[in-house]
Amino acid sequence: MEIGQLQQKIGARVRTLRESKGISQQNLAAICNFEKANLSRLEAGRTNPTVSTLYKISQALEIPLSDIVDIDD
Amino acid sequence: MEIGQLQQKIGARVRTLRESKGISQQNLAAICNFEKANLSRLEAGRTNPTVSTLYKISQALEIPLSDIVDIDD
DNA sequence: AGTGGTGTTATCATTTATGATAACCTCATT
DNA sequence: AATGAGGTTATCATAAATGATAACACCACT
Repeated sequence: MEIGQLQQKIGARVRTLRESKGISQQNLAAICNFEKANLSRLEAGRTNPTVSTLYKISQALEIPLSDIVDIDD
Repeated sequence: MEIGQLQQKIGARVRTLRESKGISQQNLAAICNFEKANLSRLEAGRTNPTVSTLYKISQALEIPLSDIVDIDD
């Protein structure tokens, strides 16, 4: 699997998880202490996030970190 | 949980998984196409890895990516 | 038409991960 | 003592993630 595809899948997964909690991008970004634009970029799969960024998101969504990277490979 | 602790846990997890497969750092690094020094740095918890780096490691170890970030939080 | 909420995209500066190399340590073996 | 395997640490350049801001689009509602 290519890096671009991985980023897309991670982004899509974050979006799905966020929406399932009914939170807006701005809200989630605020909880994570970063800008909504950055979250939009991540969800669009246009970045290769660090584990700390994904961890912040997992904490904000109250889910285990492994859930975010749980993609079919 | 702090970022430093997270890095430590991820590094330790990679080390455990690598050793359970009986592979050396140099070997794993070679498969992943990066230098052994970089893997040492990662296992020591002195870097905040990107998801692509962890993905390469998971592929080399033939385990799901989620296994690497499956830490108790 | 205006307002507010949501999301996108571009851009820039700054921080940091990564790639790469070299020097060093420990330990086992010859 | 010498060699080699495994691992560590420091350093440097380069690539890229992040922080931050601004401008824009879309939609619902008044």
